[in-house]
Formats: sequence, C-alpha cells, structure tokens
Amino acid sequence: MAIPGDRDDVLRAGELEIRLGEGLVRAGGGVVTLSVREFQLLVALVRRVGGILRREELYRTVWGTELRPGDRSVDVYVSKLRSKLDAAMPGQRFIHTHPGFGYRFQPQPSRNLDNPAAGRMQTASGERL
Amino acid sequence: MAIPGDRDDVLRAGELEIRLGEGLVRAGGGVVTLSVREFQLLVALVRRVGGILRREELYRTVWGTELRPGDRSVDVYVSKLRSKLDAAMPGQRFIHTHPGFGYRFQPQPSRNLDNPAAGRMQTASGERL
DNA sequence: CACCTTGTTCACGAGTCGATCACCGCCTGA
DNA sequence: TCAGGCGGTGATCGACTCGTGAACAAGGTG
Repeated sequence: MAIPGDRDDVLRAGELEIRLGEGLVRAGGGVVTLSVREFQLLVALVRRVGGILRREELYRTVWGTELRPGDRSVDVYVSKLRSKLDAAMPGQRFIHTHPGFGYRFQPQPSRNLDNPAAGRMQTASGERL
Repeated sequence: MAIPGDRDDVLRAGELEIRLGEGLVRAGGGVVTLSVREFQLLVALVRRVGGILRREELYRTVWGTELRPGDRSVDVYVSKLRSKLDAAMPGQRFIHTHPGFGYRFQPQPSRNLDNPAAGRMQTASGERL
C-alpha cells in the first residue's frame, strides 16, 4: 500500500529524517537547509550508521572521483554539516571523528547537556567505542 | 478529515484557504487574486506542504510538459506568487527556496520571533526567523 | 482598433555554492 | 618540551543559481 507520493525512500537516524527524493532534512520539527554536497555527504554517512567511513570512500561516493592526496574537501564539508546539524539540534552529536581512520555517523541519545557542574565538555577524548 | 459542510476541494495551509473549484484564494480575511498559472502553481506547492518540489516536477504538473533546460518560468511564477502572497499577508513566508533542489511550501507556524533558547523549534539552521 | 490582462522570455544584479588555501589547536612520540 | 602529523574551520574566489523588473507576444473585450 503505497502512500500517495512515492517517497518511501526516507532515512531516519535519531531525530533526523532524510528524504532522499526531495533533498530534504528534518530535525526535531525543523528543516535543515543543506547544499547539494552537504546533503550527499550526510546521506553517505547515514547509510552506514555506526560504521567508520574512510575519507577516500566518502569522496568516491559523494564526488564520484578518487580523493587526491592533500584534498581536504571531506573535512571541510563534514565541518559544515556538523555546524548545520548542531544549529538545528544543539548539543546533539552526530558525526564522530576517528583520527587516522575516518568518520562515523551515530546519533547520540540526548545526554545531560545542561550540567553546569560538570562543565568540561572539552573534547570527547573520553569517547571511545 | 472532511468536516461536514466543508467541501474537500478546499485546501488550507496556515491562514490560506484555497478553493480548488473556484480558483479562489483567501488569506487573512482578504482575497488574493491570482492568474491561472499562479493559482495552479500554488496548488501544486500546497499539495505537498513541507516537501521540496523540484522545478521539473512543478513544471510538469502545472504546464503539463517537460521543463526545458534554461527555462526560468517556474522561478518567475514563484516570484509573482511570493509577491502577491506577501502583499496579502506581509511578513509571512510561504515559499522557501532550497538551492539545488527546488521549492518548498510551508506557512510559518507563528511569530515567536526572539526565542533563541526555545530549543528545537522551527528555528532550524536554514529557517530564517 | 485601442486597451488590458496574461504568459513567456530576456537580462542583469545579488546571493550561494564548491574548491582550495591558510592558520590554528590537539595529540603523540621522542 | 619540542616537532610533526592530523583535523577543524574561517577566508577567498570563480562559477553558478536565483530573484525580479522589463520587453514582447497573444488573446479578450468594448
């Protein structure tokens, strides 16, 4: 039973809803406006929730060519994505860096964000799998 | 969800009321006078409230033929529509542009302008206030 | 025919995107 | 503690996308 409008191609991850056909991302009631590249990158990441993707792989998937040494495009777009996702859902962390390996997408169950006593939210150096 | 007395050929979105049979649009007490194309375009957009429609899709729906490369008709009519809607309801934003993807119709919920701490409201990244 | 409305196309300016560079901070190992 | 590798991100710039006023054509009306 197909819902009118063949847009069953919807990815969900945490409170994120990604409509592949439309290029639309909703997050907790709001709409996140992404550029084409940002959207493609997000999709590539979400399709492997929980898994680590190497930059070469991401680049090949999104850009369609081989990543050349020294090309920081992936990093830059990950940064942009993070920025927009954080604007939409402050405090939530979606994209995790694995130094030397790549990136991993994983929505976190909302943690205690407002805990002034434990003020050190520096880096997630404590965050290991 | 047809309320008795309501013909289901009436679309509503926010404070807009679109009577399909009559080609009539009411907004906030007044009547918005649209040309045929403008009306069809509005209907096409409203029928997918919250979703992004690509230009090709809009053109196919409204014009009935395939959009040719370089044809800016959709943009022009979106502009005209915006202009008339804004004249009818100043400040309200209905049609949102998603660069690289298309247009999205969504009436703004209400005007809680300055409430940055409101967590996850409509204030996602791209959504202007 | 003169006039008005509508739809189409053109053209220009403004704004956005994408690729790249540059600089900075963190981490690690010696 | 210092140096080097790695990653985050602001800045820049060319190319492209959009917004929109205006010109033009077609059709309707008196």
